[in-house]
Amino acid sequence: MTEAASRPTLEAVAARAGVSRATVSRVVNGGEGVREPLVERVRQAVEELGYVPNQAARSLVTKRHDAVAVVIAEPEDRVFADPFFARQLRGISKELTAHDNQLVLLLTEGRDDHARVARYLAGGHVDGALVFSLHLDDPLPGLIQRAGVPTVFGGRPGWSDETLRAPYVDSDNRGGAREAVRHLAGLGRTRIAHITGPLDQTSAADRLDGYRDVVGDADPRLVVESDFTPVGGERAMRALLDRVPGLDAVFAANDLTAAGALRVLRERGRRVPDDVAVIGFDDMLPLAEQTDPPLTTVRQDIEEMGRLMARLLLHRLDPDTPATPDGDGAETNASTGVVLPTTLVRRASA
Amino acid sequence: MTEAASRPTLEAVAARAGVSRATVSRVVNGGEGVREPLVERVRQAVEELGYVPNQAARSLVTKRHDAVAVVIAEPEDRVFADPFFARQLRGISKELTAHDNQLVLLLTEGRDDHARVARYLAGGHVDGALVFSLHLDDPLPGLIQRAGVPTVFGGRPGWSDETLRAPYVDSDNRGGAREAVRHLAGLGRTRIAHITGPLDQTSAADRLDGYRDVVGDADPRLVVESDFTPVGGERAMRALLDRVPGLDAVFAANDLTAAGALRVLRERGRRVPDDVAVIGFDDMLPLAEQTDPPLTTVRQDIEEMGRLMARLLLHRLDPDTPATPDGDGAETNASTGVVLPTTLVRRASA
DNA sequence: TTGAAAGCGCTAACAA
DNA sequence: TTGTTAGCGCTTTCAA
Repeated sequence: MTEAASRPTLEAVAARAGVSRATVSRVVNGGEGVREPLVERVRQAVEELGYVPNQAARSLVTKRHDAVAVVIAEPEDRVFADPFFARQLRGISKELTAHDNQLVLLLTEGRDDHARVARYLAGGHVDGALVFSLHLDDPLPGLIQRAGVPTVFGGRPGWSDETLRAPYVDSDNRGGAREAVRHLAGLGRTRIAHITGPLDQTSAADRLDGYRDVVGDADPRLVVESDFTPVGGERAMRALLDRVPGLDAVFAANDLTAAGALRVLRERGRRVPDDVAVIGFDDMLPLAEQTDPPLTTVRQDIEEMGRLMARLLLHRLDPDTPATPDGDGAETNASTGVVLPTTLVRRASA
Repeated sequence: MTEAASRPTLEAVAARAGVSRATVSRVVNGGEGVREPLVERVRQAVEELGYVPNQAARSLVTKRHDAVAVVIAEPEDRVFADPFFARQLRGISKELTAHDNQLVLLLTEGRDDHARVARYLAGGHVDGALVFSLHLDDPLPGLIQRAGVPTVFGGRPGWSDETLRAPYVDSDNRGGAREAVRHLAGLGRTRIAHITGPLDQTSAADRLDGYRDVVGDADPRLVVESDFTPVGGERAMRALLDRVPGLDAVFAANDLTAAGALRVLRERGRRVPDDVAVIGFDDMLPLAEQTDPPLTTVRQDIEEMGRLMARLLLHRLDPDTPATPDGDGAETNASTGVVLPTTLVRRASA
């Protein structure tokens, strides 16, 4: 129904080359310990027959799949409004491809899918998993750990449970936030507000911590919790302006939020950056370049995060694979987490 | 190295339930023709042992993988600047999941990867493929067809070669463009310009055709080829304004381009929509809502496209699966193409 | 260095 | 309705 003419087997290649199946197998898998003339003959036969190994048969005996699952939990609209995952996927894909691994994508829509994913992973279909989970209370990571599949997480996991210590890759959310707020302070701003993301996400919580690292225990009215959306940003900005009319800077937890804030500031007649300086986070393009004025923001190297996650996982699966690239500035501790540096991108808003 | 304690096999379950492997197999695969008490006993054993079938062993004999490859050719930055693929993937994933199929993601970076993808598909690792290819001259689709894997394309394939007739899913680019331009004409605009996309992509070519369907052979200076980017849109808009200062409407081939055009219009002191009405294509959010003024545009149901692609493919793989949903307005001809309707979303720019 | 042979865990005739 | 058995295509001891 699905496969037309059956493909040639090892047997066929062996017959054609006049050798045993074992010899063909050796050649196909690297040719160690086979004399040159034979290698050549086998290669030729493989070529002529267009032989491609049957992965199922191979997996059956090796118990290896050369496949890795990428689990993206709850891809709400918010998630897809931003090319974040696409970029990570690209990084992951590049690294996996370079090491001949396949990428099995598992998207979950709410809790119903969790059992399905857990079962799949427990089923030993893949050698490992790369997991993105956004919320603190997400049960999926726990399920996955229990499934016993080697896993690397994307983003610092939020659980407090020490037994669930797991390797992860994240950007330096706290450091990036710190740099942004310091920049604002360096501009002479003294009443710096912060619009947070949903604080049940570690990225949002870490950015808030970075903000606090710099401003200390500033006026609590300068911090408003929001939700990473433009509309949320507008609402938060209005609240801030009502509470602290004299504020002179805003650090928004992401660019979408910053865009909303910018609109409200314009609507209220504040000039940016003259009256109020604004900094976002993500360097989400094209948005960040196209706000009015163009947004100063904290850039994270999303693709590299993906690449690194894959690299870490492959290293766990096969220690011959190098765990990290040669000195790219990442703070590395492969058994727990790897934190990638961020950079402040200066445009016109601050 | 990757799997710790070996998982229970059919054999083990059979022993525990006191039946033969065949019986367990039957129960696991639906339980047809097995008497109730036995079914129950087997279920129990499966439960107690935590048995999960070994997919490799199963594939080896069934020649089925219950897996579908999704091939995304050349994901340039442009592609990831927009949540298009993420949305399609979600639609595909939902449909595949509903039919217990896995999604193997194959991203290609340039030509080097084509051979790799072709080999993978030819290798019979998956039952079918869903392929996105953007450019007319892309050799990948040809390679894939030759690999003999059942395939459904995303977007109307651009090749003229009739032998490569293949099923595809696309939005009604031409019809959507027609509706947009008609809307502009209905507003009383008489000098309607069009900023095209890269014309080696069928979506761009089709939108241009739709424009021509309405304006006929209007002043050729009103059409400028661009590249789907904001910067390209700016450049195109400047050229248009220089050539035809009196134009009173612009239909941009996508929202990114429209955003660029909007900026140039503002910079040149034209009021939108009073002096010049502008319509985009895609309804890319949040961009389309956040331009100034918010963009009137043509929306396509991206997620549904993905879902439909998967449905079509699954139907080819197993005719029991319904090919199309019950009357959702799609123009259906499953052996060639399915074209999904678009809708005009009115905001403030036209 | 090469080959023979024993499975990997499962499904699908076929027989009982 | 249930069990027996013969492979699916490959890797991997073990002997030669």
